[in-house]
Amino acid sequence: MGLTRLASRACVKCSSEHPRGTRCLEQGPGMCNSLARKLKNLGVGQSEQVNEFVQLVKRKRRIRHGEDIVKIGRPERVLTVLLRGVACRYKTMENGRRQIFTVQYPGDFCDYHRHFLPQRDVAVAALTDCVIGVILRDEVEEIAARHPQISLALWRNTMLEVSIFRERLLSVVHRPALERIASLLCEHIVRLEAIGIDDDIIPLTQIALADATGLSAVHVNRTIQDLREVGALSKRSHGLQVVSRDELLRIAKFDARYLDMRQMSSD
Amino acid sequence: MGLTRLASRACVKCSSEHPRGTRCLEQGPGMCNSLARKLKNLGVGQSEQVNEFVQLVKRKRRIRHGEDIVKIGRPERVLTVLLRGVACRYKTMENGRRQIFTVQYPGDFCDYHRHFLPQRDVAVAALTDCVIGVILRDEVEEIAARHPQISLALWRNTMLEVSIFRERLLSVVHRPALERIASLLCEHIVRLEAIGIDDDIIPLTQIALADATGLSAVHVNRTIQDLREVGALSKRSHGLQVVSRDELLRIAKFDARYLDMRQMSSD
DNA sequence: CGCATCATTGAAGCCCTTCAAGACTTGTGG
DNA sequence: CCACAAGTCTTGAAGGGCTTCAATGATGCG
Repeated sequence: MGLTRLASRACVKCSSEHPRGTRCLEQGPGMCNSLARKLKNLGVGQSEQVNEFVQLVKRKRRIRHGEDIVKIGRPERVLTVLLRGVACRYKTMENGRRQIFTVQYPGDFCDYHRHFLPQRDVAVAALTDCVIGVILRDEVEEIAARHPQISLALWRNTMLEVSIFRERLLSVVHRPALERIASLLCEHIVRLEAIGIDDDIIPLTQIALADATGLSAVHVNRTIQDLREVGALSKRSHGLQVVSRDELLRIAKFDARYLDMRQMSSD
Repeated sequence: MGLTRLASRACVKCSSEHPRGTRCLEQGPGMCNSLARKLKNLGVGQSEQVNEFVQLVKRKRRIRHGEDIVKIGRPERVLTVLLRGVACRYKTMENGRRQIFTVQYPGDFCDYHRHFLPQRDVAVAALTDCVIGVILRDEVEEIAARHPQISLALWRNTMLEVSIFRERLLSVVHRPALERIASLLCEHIVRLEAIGIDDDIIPLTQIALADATGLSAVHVNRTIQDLREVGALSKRSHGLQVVSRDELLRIAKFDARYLDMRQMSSD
């Protein structure tokens, strides 16, 4: 998954920091695979349109674990795409607590939520070392105007987000901690699979899990231990390793339909 | 506000039920004012486009308080607009509890959430007697394809929804009951004002408020009494009457920016 | 005037939070 | 390579906000 942190240092060629032994960002072809897959999932059928969109990614940047990809404040006129790593959209409350709204994986748009709305209090942070691609917003608008399918795909993406939010709201209000955490883990298993990552490690810390589920870190810890006890997660500390996917699905009463884009506009 | 329930009976002319003394639906011109205003708020600048959209509303229907406007199950190929009354998008859980996702006022789209996504478990109910307008989905798609501004407006509408959901999530997770209920009341005051309803009555029952905030009806009741105690709401039972709007805003620490569409795409 | 819905009140209890302290892991610098 | 620092995980105990249950009062509509 490439989620482990590696020593980084400034590269002579591309003048940006990246892990030793990896190529410069500029030279990395295929880095936008995840973006292409995302667009296809959103219903952009023609490869030419997908490619045209991918070509818009001209600038790439590495972000170190823990740093902000998108800061609060005045929005820039760019659209940021996560190409590698894990990030989260979050807001820090007055009392210092953090709410994670969504966790983002390669292919996800980081800051399109600010495309029209004045939500300047929401930031995006890198949960692991990340690589992002930057697209000028004007170019997005231009290509969307030319290709209705791309415009539609962006709308679909927003709808999917509504869907995920709705599920999160249900979870927070109606489900007790065990079911709630199991639900979130299930969502992540499915989403990781959807982008071709078939690992049994969920790349989240217990603290991130707490901020995402609205539980305290202490209670998340105790609940994780319950999930280990029943054999859903591995007993090893530090890290979330799924042992029994079925057990998790059962506990969460998980129904993945709210994530399913294939059924879109097929009624 | 016309939210009070009136005696209704089948009308000879239009063969649909509607309150005594009101005109037949077919004859009501101006009934789509709220829809027109909504479209303008969403950024459709040209009146011709607004009118063209409004013309698509050919069929109208009255829904009695308590009945479903949109039922769960197979979606129909229509887009429903609320023209009069108050409705809510909701889901009934396995345990019988109800979660209200959004409350809808005149001008709001009822079921566009099913436009692409397979969310067949979410229904829309009339919280008061309502009048809805029905538009064929094909015609929506057709007009959206012709006018990018309308397509954009629909996308904006979805974004606004994300914004409201995000705020609701924050509320449910981080705010105690008093602040949470005050927040919701503030949101509704602002939204009602935005569509020209400048009343001090919030058209929700305590039970609806409970389902929308994720609190028990009992606790909502006790909290409402606290709000009456501090002079934010009137002391009369049955009904929510705002006495001190400022006090409510203060308690809720309310910041209406998340509802503000005027700032959209103005950065 | 009676029924249905909504509002109110009291009591018991639980899920989760907060506080606080210690154990473990990871990465960094000497 | 080791030691220290920082972050994460773990554990215990005390307490509080909210839920549930259950019963009664109020309101409005037919």
